[in-house]
Amino acid sequence: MKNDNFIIATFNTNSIRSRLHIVIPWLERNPVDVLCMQETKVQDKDFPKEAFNKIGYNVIYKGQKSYNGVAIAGKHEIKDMAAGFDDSENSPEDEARLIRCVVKDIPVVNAYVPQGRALDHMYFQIKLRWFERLRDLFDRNYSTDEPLLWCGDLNIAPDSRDVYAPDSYLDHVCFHEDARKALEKVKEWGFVDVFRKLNTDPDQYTFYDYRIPNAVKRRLGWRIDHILATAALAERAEKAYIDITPRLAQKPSDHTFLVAEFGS
DNA sequence: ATGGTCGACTCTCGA
Repeated sequence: MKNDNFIIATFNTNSIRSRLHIVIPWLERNPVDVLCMQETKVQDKDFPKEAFNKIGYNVIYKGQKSYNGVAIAGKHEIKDMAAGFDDSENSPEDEARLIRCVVKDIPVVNAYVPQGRALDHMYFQIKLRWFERLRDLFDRNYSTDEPLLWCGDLNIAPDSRDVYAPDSYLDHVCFHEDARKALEKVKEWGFVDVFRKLNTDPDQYTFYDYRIPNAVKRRLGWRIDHILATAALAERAEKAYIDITPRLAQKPSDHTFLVAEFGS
């Protein structure tokens, strides 16, 4: 299995229950090995797992009422599920933001990093701390020499190509220098930004604020969702792309899936 | 211009 092809995708659902009409048909058309989801906004007892099982996917999830929530769907057996951090600071909210497992012998870490709210807000410090704790988690549990995928809504645009108006967002919690440095320090552990390795053009975004009219058409977005891999795996990356599923008639919002494909 | 619109759930919060 180790040298098999592997396709992974990540999608911020903004409520899995209200996005089933998007996610399930997308998976049927795009039978990825693994789909990481964030902002499922549902308690575990109400997670719609049958909808995934019905189309041949296993799914693991950890959520809470109203906010946050993460899940991983996989076409194969899902092993070694764990939620939250393995540190003394771990909280129920952390568990609804971080879930990991192993699929086809490849460890997958799915994160919904706290957005941070404002530079002077306590939550921004929590966000910066989150990246330190992630690095510790990688140190303790994984090897830089082995395949590993770190995916999710990391709420950071890594550089000026990754936000539509960088100069006006220098003090934004998703683009401030301290935030970008926090992500960079985790990358230095041993990650390659798989999308950026294969696509150098600017204006390729994974998030469009639906409060901005026609944001997709006007290219007013952010690249804050990511798929990162250790070098051993990144070398096998053949293709990475952002699939924008346009809003359906009568249904709000556009939906962006970030996909990466690895060869043998 | 400092807005806008979603989604969950009590009505206001978070993004």
